[in-house]
Amino acid sequence: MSDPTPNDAQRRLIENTEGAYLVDAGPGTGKTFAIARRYGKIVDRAGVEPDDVLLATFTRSAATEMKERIVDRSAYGLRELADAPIRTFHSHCHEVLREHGHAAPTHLGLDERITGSTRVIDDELVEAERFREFFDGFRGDHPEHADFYRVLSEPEELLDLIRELAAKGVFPTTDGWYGDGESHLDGDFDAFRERFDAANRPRNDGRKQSPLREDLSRFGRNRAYLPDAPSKSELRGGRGTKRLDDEVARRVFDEDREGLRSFVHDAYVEYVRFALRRNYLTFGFLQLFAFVLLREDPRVREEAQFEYVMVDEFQDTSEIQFKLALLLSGTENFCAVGDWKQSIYSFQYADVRNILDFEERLARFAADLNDDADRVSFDAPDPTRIELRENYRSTASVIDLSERAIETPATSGEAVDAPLDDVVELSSNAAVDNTVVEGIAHEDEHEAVLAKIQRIVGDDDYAVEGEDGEPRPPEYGDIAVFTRTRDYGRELLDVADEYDFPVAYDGGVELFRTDPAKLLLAWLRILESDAERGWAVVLERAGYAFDEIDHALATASYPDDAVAFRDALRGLESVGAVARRVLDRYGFTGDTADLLLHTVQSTYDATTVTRGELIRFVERGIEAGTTVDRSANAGDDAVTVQTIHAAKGLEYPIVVLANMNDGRFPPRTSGSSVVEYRDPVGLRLRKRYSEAGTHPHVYDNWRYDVIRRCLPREYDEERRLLYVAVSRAERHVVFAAGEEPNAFLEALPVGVGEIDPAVEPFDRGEPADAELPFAVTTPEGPVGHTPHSLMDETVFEEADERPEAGPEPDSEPETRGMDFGSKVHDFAEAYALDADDATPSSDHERRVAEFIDGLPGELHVEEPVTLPIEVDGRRVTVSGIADLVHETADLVEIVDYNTDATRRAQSEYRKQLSVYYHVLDEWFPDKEVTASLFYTADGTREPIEPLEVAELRDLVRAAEAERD
DNA sequence: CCGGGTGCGTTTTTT
DNA sequence: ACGCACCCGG
Repeated sequence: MSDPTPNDAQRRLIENTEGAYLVDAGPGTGKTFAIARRYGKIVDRAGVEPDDVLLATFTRSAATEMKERIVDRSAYGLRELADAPIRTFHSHCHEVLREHGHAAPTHLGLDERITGSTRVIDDELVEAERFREFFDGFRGDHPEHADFYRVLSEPEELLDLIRELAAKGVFPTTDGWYGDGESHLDGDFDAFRERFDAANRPRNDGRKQSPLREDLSRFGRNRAYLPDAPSKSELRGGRGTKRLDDEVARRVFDEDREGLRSFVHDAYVEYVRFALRRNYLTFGFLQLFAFVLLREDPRVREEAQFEYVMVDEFQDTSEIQFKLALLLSGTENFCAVGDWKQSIYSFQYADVRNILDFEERLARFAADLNDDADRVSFDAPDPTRIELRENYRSTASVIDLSERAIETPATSGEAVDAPLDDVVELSSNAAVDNTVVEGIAHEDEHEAVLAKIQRIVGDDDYAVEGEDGEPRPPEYGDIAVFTRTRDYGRELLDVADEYDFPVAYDGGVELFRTDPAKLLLAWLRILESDAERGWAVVLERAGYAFDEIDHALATASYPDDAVAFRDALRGLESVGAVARRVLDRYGFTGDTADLLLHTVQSTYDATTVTRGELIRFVERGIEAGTTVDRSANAGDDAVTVQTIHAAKGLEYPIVVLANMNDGRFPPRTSGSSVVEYRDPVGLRLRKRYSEAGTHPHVYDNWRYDVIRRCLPREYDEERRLLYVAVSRAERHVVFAAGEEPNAFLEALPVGVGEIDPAVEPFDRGEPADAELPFAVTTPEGPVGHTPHSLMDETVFEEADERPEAGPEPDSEPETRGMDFGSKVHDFAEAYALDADDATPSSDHERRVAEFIDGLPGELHVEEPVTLPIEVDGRRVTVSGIADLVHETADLVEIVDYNTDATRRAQSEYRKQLSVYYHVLDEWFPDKEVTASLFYTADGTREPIEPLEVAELRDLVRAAEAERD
């Protein structure tokens, strides 16, 4: 926590609001505090409003946090800042397009328009689906690019390239490329030659061959090059040669890429058109169109420009975002705050050079933007550097460790050089430095980590700072385990579960590789074609032996109950209902099943998607290992497990950096895609290509085999990852490895000790809950609503303020209102789930208990429900939790509890119940579905006549009008 | 010391 | 497929 009095450097940042600044803000230096103060200072000035200041962040949560901090530091309240431009680049671009974007596509020569109903696809799965659909059509319409279809194994490789080009500011127009995009695609030979020469210098005073020649020792192995390719010895020279001939650089760089460029251009521009016609934009296209619009339209630019622009986490900006920030600056009051050492998002197109070469890029980008018009006011920018050097988070020992980490070789023999001169040394503010830094290694790594944590907890040697500033022994909640990979985190979680160890996992889960997803896929395949692949899974799950399964498949004779179930599924109209039934059959009622249903329903309109589409969706999900987010329960005294990426921006008293194993910090393999855009060599086909007609086979690209060996090999981001991990720690750092510690751990001043991996199992008093140790964050649909957003909440607020009419003999002094209502709901849930465990504590609760006891049939409690509705050609979803559903042989009733004695809320509850009614009606086509309200004040239950879908549609429209 | 051959292990996630 | 460590022969 920062001291409320800023230090000198912070004060310089806060008080100097005019002009351009680059702020080097290392971990724990009170960056957010200083930015909030600076913002407050600017807007508290007469004549300056929040609308005059753009504060760009990278995540929505960072924007929210920033607003909260600003409220503490300025005359403005949260309400006044609600619509202030403190937001992510993406949401700001969305805003600009919403206001001025209608005709933005015309600047690329496109006739399509961005309309008020153009949606932003924020789900990668959905975008990939759409792209596939686009590409199928494109392929059919453009036979002239057939060679390249053969090259791509997945359409997504092309989508990746398009995303990258958009992030770098390379856009297509209908008849070419926007601005100087084409020169970027060609590449820069002089810059390439520099790299070629650097890689081609012999070593050891000419006694040893150049690294480039050495790298090419496997040139041509297992490859078939086109006939124009040189032989290995032709390329490298004979034995004893120390370097490649200089001419190779030219020969390799000059390659006919006309066909490739025209393929990428056509696909790119047609995809943009496809998206506009389908009325959607991707994250990348938001920035693309905002940039083009701001660059081309002086009127819009003038209206959209700010007096002050601040960008947080500048090390995470992409090239296009840097340029957007400049275009949005109406003055030179531009402030970039970041830390190059924490740039770990290159895969998300973050370009660390934005901050490392800030001055050069600022001047160059500004000049580019002003090349043919006066667009931005950075004439001769001379930004001032401010360095925040005081660290309020960590002890001196931890800071020292992190600074060593940023200069530690990632592999043995790696020479670490620039830009390490730029490490701004931090000083610690911690009073006591009792830091322990140690390493542990054991082949049972997961157990060793847990055992170590168990020993740390309560041990005074690892004391942390208590609320009162005094040292206290550590608790589980003080400790975070960081891993490089999700997989490792999941493994650790599994082992922890065996011991009932208190851990919480934050991150993504490979949803489609879970049992519920696999069984759903199996039944869909059975429905579609009685597929053996489906039956085999179902029979195996049912416990049949392999030879029995073989026999069943061979004779197509299946168990009666399974056949009956299949026939019942066939009677269902929507795949949403099928999914529901399949999950019910296997008792998959937990978080994973819910997550699966939500994912299916928010990706597709579950009432209209075909089985075939859903089958392909799940298959691809399995193949790609698609992940869906899951978040940890807050509040428990539990160890946090997360990836280093997820931990960025957080801090913990004690950090365990696990998985420091040999080979676990591997170098990034250069690009995963076949078609690459790389600095400085432009657009290239990375490997295979074929020649039209004359050469039907697929060949390797020999030129690129040479080129890629001249491109820089980046370990830098690995090192930065290590830096980020260590610098999260306030007090203590423990490294953990399996048998073989990696180069980082060996090179750091850390003693690695043996450890006994015996973990003491936890006795939690009661049997482990069947529920998973994390909560599910419900993904919203393309446009998400809740039943509550359709309701008029003021009715309830009035009810809350009204005192209860009659005396309640046995309840506590009446504190009615939301708390009371949700308490009754909570009780009802607990009681319906496990009647033994919940005791009613008021008359309302007693009546609920009695009611639940008297219900016939099967109870479904807190059921997640999603209703897709088409509104004005858009698909929106209304998702909520139904309190209680009870199901008998021929009846299904949905019940909501109403604690409001006066019944004034009835019409509002009717809206909510109607949403649930329509979903259940779909789920249970063979049963009569009804909806009722249970009045907890008198124990009566009244049936509710559900609203028609058309009426719900009107409510959605009204809610959206309200929201805007 | 140098160069060539072989064997091993092999992602991260936000808008 | 690919970068790297390691081994071996000159």
